[in-house]
Amino acid sequence: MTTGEKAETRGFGQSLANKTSDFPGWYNDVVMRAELAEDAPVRGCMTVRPYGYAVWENARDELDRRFKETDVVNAAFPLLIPKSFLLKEAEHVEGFAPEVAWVTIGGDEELAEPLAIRPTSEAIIGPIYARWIQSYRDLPVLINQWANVMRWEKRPRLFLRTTEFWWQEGHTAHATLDEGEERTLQMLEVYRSFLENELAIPVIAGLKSESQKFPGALRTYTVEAMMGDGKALQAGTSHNLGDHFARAYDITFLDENNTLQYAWTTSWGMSTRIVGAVIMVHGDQQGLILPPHVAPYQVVIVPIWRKDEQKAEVMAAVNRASAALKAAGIRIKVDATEAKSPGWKFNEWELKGVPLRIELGPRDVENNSVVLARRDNRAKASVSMDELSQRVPELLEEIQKALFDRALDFRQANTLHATTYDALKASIEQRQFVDVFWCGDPVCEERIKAETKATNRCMPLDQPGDSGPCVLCGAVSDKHWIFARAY
RNA sequence: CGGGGUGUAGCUCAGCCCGGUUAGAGCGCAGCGUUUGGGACGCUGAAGUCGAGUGUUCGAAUCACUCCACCCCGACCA
Repeated sequence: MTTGEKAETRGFGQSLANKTSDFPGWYNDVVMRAELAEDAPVRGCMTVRPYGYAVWENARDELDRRFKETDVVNAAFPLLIPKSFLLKEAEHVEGFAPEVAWVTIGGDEELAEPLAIRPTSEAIIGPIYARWIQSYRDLPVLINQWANVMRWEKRPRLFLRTTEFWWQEGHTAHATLDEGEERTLQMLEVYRSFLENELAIPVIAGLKSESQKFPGALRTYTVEAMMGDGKALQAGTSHNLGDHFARAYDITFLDENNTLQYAWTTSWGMSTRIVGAVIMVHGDQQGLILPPHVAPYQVVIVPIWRKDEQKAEVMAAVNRASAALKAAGIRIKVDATEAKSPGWKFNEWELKGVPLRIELGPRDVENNSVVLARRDNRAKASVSMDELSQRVPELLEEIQKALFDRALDFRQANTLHATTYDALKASIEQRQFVDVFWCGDPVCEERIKAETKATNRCMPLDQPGDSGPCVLCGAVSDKHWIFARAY
């Protein structure tokens, strides 16, 4: 795409943006209505209610499976980190100090040393690894933790930036820098594959600039996604920590030559933020659209009848359909309550994003069939009861793929290569991703941010290999970078 | 921490500018009846210390002052 025009924004991002010019407003509204979030302030601890958490749980199981395929094991580390531990890595403490919550009283006595509620666990895992690792034979250490962490952000946003959030954080230690780099990229690829295949969210894998990297890291890699309004969201990060944390926490080992060396560490994390990403990438004016792979319910069955004598035969058919689909491994919900009309249920389950709905009434019983209604394109089709357990899994995969393709088309239609600063500014105003040559000078980066509110998202790993003048200062660069407004 | 805004029924809000009987609507909730293939309808009913305090006044949801809470926008950030 080479013009400054913005392709049509999909879904409720656009319609409500027109009303309020305020993306988070509609986002909150939809989330609330879908009962994904607590009515209480996001500051509170219960930031994820059962339905939203169920999406996270399905995602978590799949991610955990992928971690284990790369020989990572799970462990659990302390919630509270002594202040002195946190102070050991200068950049790290500087980066996190403003957002740490502190425990200063235990029982009814003031603590001699304040304890930080972990904002991330490098500072507690470092000292522990220092004790565990003595020899090159102890390496690599490949550990992941599923945990909640707390960051006292100045401005919380539902799912995207809650004070308390759930995530996984992997922490590895290696004998060489190269091995650490390899692991860092390996986990980035796990994230990319997971996001694209399970959440149907296309991402750009890339390297963060110096100003955007994790505090204390040597290098930070990221997977960046485009939301339904064109803004960017960092969906996961993988950090090569070099030997910075090993030096800060004395993580040393004796190598084959009996020489004392610092270990090389990495860390990588993905959080409940991805639930927000799913909502904002796929949602439309009817509410959520959940990718079948992580939807808490993949199929909802709505029985329909008028007279009592119809009820028995309809419910018998519903039970047969339900049993067949359960046997096929489908996550299914039968909404047989009589308090609400079928029309009400249609709307309700669409709001909650169930990918596929089965309508089953007297007409269908007569034809030995059911009506399948897709959430993504709202198409309805009648399918024979006999083909149901074969057709539904196929259809779910079709929906999964359609969601990914739609999101990818949208991102590509809203990504512009800009060769002039004016073109960059215009495109940012249109809420697009802008691909530019950037010289690498933080001064240029900072000026772009100050003047356009766009941040440097990443240098995509996939580079065309050409070169050109820096979009701002004109110095020749052979690196493409993505700039965009971001959450 | 700066800038804006809002607090009235379970929810969303009207009423306030210009003070005046028992403070309203829609949704939701309860009961009865008719309904049910895209958020059904009728009738009846329950439900509010008008965010808190102080003041002005014969009289305050309405005016003044103080406080509290929440929301939005910025800076910071997964």
